[in-house]
Amino acid sequence: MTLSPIARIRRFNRAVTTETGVLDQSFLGRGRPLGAARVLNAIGPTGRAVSDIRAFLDLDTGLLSRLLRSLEDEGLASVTEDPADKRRRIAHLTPEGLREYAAYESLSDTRAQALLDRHPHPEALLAAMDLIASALGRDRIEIVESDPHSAPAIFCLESYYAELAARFAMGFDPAKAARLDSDDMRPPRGVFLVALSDGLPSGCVGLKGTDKGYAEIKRLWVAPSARGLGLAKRLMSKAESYAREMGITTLRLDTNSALPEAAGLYQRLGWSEIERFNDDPYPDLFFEKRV
Amino acid sequence: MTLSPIARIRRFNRAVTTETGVLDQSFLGRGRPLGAARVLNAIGPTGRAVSDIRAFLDLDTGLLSRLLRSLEDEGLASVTEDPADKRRRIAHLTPEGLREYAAYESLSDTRAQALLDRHPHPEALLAAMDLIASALGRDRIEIVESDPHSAPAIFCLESYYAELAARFAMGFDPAKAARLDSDDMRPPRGVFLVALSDGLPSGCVGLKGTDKGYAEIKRLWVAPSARGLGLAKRLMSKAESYAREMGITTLRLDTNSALPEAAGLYQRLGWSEIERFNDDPYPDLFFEKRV
DNA sequence: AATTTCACCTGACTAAAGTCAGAAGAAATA
DNA sequence: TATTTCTTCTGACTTTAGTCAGGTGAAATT
Repeated sequence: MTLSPIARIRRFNRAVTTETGVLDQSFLGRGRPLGAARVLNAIGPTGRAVSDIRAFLDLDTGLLSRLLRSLEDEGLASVTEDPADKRRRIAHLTPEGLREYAAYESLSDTRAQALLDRHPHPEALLAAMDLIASALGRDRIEIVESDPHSAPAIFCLESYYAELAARFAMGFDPAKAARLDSDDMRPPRGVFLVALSDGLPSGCVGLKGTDKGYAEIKRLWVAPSARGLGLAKRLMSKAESYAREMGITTLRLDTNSALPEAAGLYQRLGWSEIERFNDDPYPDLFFEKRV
Repeated sequence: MTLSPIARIRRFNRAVTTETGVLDQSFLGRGRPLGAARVLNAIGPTGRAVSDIRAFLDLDTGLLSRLLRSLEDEGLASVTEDPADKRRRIAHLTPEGLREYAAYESLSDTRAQALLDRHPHPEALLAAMDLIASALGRDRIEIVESDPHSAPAIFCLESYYAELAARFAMGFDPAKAARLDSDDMRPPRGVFLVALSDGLPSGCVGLKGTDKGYAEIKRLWVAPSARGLGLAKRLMSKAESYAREMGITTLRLDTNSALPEAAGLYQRLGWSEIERFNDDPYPDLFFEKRV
């Protein structure tokens, strides 16, 4: 008996479907149809545009409208018009709505916590979930412009530094690396891009403006759970198009031979190796590309 | 930004829910409500008892009855009475029903295959799925009596041998291990138990009858994806209760110090170390327990 | 043999989900 | 300015899902 990959995926689907079924049942326990509960959860604590909810839950406009009315009747939500565009409307939760929202959150969080608590290797379980979520969500990974000091950017950069520290024989100390002025990676001089996979920061790249006639690509990183999905290539090509828009014609970057997959990627993407162009202690490989 | 375990699980849930939503949509594309499609899939190519389907899908008797009628009206299924008990009825698929069944299978298999094909490490993805399915399904793991030559038993035994070969410094050759007569692990002399987690063989143990006044526990194994869920303990306790029913009062087993978690388990379960009682080349630790 | 239990069915519902055709107000475009 | 396009709403549906109270044979129990 060899168990086919397809059979294993089927088993996974069955287990997960059962689990969500149980959760839905517990949601019903709060005395509200699932549709209304889903809308309440989609509104969220910060409020959300009606059109946004519709796209997210893939609901008919009539159906959503009625579900919002039912939440309003319950005193859980209120819908107000968007001052910027009076056609659009924004749904918010009332204080009672926030309480109900928290109650739903706690139902699912309790289940999640119980799953973690009784598992012998919670970290392995979470890593497996990240891997699957990234594989399933690869088409939904979006690359967004992000301030280098924003929370998702910092999350990526810290993961990146930690990985360099683990992979470089001499370790890696961000303080010793070439100083990086955040302003160089903010418009109009440059840009910092973060890849978000269902909200999880899963990769980043910086385009750093200089005064030397070229711009640099810095801090290219892809989360382990998202590797192999072509994300590095997408990040690079997006950074390049930003450069083109800014009128930059030459790009440079440096890397280290301890990261062979990076050098391989640059070559595949049309970069050429050049002589050392800075005195940063960590890199030992240097590339250039005209865009 | 540290991403909390709960947030990671939420992201996983979102990804998986989206995926199943897409699959359900594609199922609807075959022009049949989901309920009917689910029943059709539950019947399966071999047919299935109506009560069984009801328990499996958790459906009301009236609802299932009507869904079966609708499948009959479409010419996809037929329900006949169970000759052994004329109250019970068994649903079968007609040739057209089998075709529809295959069409649904292929819809989900195609998605599954596409996921595998475009992933850089399919085996890692599958291992992650196994891990999660086992964690979610731990309460549903059932231990069944199984012939030592049945497919699930052979799957377990081969996995077990492969693992011993990897963990023993001198390797492991099943041919050199003590001869094991399958009849000794079949009733009435003994029993072979397999743990099934949603259909995946995830562990096994053999109770081997001898003519020396004791029975032996052999081939205790738990799949990596199911470790830490207390399965070994459940297998052992079930084997012991079989022994008790058979009137056996003394159990023995042998193991190897290269498997420290096994020896630890035996001690926790009340086994006492004894002198070597056989001349099998592989074991170097011997235990006994009175039941 | 009488009764109780079981498996399944039908009829008669209710509730939830989803569809579709307007309509009204606002913004974008010609 | 006229028109077209958006966004959302309401009313009038249909379909699907789910519930519940009998009822009919058949098997199990007393």
